[in-house]
Amino acid sequence: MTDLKKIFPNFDEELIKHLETVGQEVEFDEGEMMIRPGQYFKQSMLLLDGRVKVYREGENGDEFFLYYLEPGNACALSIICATKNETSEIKGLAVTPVKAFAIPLQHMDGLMREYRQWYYFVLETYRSRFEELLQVIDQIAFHSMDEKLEFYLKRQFDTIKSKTISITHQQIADDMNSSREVISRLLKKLENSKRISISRNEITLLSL
Amino acid sequence: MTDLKKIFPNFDEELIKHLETVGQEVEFDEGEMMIRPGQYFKQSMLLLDGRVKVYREGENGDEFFLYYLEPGNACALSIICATKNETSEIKGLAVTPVKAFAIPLQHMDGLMREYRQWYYFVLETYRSRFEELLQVIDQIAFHSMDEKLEFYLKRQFDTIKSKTISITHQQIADDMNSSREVISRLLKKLENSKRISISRNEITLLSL
DNA sequence: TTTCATCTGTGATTGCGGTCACGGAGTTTG
DNA sequence: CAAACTCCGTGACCGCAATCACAGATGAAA
Repeated sequence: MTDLKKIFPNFDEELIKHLETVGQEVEFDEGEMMIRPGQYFKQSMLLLDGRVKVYREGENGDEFFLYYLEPGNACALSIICATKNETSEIKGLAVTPVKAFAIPLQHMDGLMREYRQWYYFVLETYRSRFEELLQVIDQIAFHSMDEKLEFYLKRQFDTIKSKTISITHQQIADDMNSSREVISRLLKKLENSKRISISRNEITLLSL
Repeated sequence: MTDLKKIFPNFDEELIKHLETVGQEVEFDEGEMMIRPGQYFKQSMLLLDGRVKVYREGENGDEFFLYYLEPGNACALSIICATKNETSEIKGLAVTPVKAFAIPLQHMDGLMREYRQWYYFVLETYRSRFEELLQVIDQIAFHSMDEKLEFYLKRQFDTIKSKTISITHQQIADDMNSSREVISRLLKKLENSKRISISRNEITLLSL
């Protein structure tokens, strides 16, 4: 018995059964690269436990943080690309130990046709990721560095669900495709205005 | 008899028939706003003729060009949002007279279940728009203004399918959320390097 | 053809963010 | 404890892009 039922409580018995017969649980270590640029998807992934950081990869090894995948999410790209056997220029990094449920792509068709719930789920997955990308575009198209940083921090606090995140200034700079000094200065400004407090490897939220 | 068959040649007879019984052709004038921010989608749109410019709308009326919709495309958002009755912060402008085929949202379910072609089409629509958004993110996350401008111009030439586009520097600046002077200067540089030529209201491609 | 609106070119200035250079603070390792 | 590493703070500098201020060009309207 897998965790599917627990993590996807609105999937009904039948769908769960079907999933369990065609797919299987897989695990990844913390720090493992689950999705790498240029790779073909051979299966769709439903996230059961842990957290996956999804990046866009630039031409010269730059990266740009897009969003987190969390339990109950599916990797939108894995669903779509799987159905078309396409590659992607996306990077998915397990930032914690991860349990996922893998569904070989040849079963997507049947699932789509037999379970309305399933394609609702797929569409909703896509829709929400699409919205998230649009918000990312908002930030980098319309906002300045300090606003982008706030947006970034909010998303971190939100998904980690904690007042304190463990991260270095350099990592933030990498995620945002900026530089450490700039981030440091802006963080300092946020600290001065009593909105966060900073210590080595850690940022804690005061008020946003 | 609609143009559906012509524009979507790989939909089979049955699906076309079904579509024609549940939906209908609609038209929009050039310059008409087909999708406005905050609006609920009541139907899905398949584009039959014309061109639609899709923007992301910023908080203070800024806009940012995302992509064109062309005949054979569907508005990805209209499909997804339609199924969930969500709003969107997206703007869709008919830049030519437009013919489209509108499908009331209550028929999406049936279509999804009965026609594998249909959900393939929906997924593929979504996937390609997703990829397009990722490319847009690439540009604004990793590239400088002159590179972004080139990318923008290429997309214009590609979709208009002509060596000459009719556009003012101000419009480009608006689409890219930049300013006219900056665009003018960069265009001049491109002209000096013999890659484009400029005349009033027009840019023609020499070599990219 | 004169007038007027729109579009384009170009200098001057400013500010944000990226880069360089360095020093200091905090942790880990031998 | 000392050495080595990682992380953080800060000044100096620079370049790109936004803004301001005009002037000239082009085309439509009167």
